[in-house]
Amino acid sequence: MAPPETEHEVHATGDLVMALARRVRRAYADALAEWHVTPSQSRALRVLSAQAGGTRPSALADVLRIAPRSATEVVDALEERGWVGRSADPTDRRATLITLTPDGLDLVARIEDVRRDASEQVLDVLSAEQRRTLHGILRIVVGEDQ
Amino acid sequence: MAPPETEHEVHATGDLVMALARRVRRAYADALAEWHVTPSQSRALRVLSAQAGGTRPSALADVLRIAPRSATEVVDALEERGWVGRSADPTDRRATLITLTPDGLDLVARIEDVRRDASEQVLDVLSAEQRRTLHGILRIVVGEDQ
DNA sequence: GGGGAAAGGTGGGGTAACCTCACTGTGAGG
DNA sequence: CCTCACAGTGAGGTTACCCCACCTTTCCCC
Repeated sequence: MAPPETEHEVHATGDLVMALARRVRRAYADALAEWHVTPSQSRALRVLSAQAGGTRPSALADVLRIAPRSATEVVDALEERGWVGRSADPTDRRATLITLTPDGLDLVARIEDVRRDASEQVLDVLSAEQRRTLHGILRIVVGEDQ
Repeated sequence: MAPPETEHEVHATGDLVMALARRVRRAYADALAEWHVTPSQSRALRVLSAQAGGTRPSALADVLRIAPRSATEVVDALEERGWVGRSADPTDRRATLITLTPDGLDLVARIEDVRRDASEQVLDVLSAEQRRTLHGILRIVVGEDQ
């Protein structure tokens, strides 16, 4: 069913995905650098804003797929900038809850704009239909987790 | 022409690209770890194998989009493993030419296999036609450079 | 209800892969 | 021949991770 060149095609597709991701990442990073937000910080902020009402460092680590110890560092940095705060979890005194400050919420909104612009800039060589197709196929590939 | 939700779609597409790339990268890295080759080293080896007959560190840096100083380090690591060698450029005594050793060539071949397998593993939820479509669209987006 | 075992967070210390800056040796144009 | 640019690299810094050890709190089981 698959033509003989399929293997070569698959290989190159992986490369293309990487190349595109590199480009998107570069566009994000350039835009975020204006606010002195590192990519790692912006990822954490997005996760925190997606979860209503306090996130534990371990949960953050889980979503970001980093070690809990690394989550501590990211939160430290965000706290130092005044974008998040730590408070005790009332239901478990071992745990800490991270919440976005008003400044943090503000920043998240601006970051979302930047991200949207960056994506658009990279993808705007495509027609609306091609974008929809790409989106659909990517959803299938990425689909299974969360 | 574009529906109102287009902006949201574009945004999410950027995320999907990143998610997919992360997955492909993870699959590569896991596979390469077996041979104790880091992703950065494998990228360099690929570039070196693509250029016939000796590559300058500065040219390598250019293709990898890293600083020349960083190329030195990558080459150091590859040389230490016996995968590449340095020789003087006969046409310019300032310059150095990096060439793959037989061991290096061997490794590159095995890495290519690993990469192909990793891509396939990630993309094999798609039908042959979907893969072709994805490949085509990605080529359009990535298209212009090199 | 007391005594581990396990879980939550973090200090200490380490690494990979980048970076900039400064330096040396070489080439090339006026 | 003199300056200026370029090739490569030593020194030292940064970012974003890691693991191990540690302390506190909670859970579970007998």
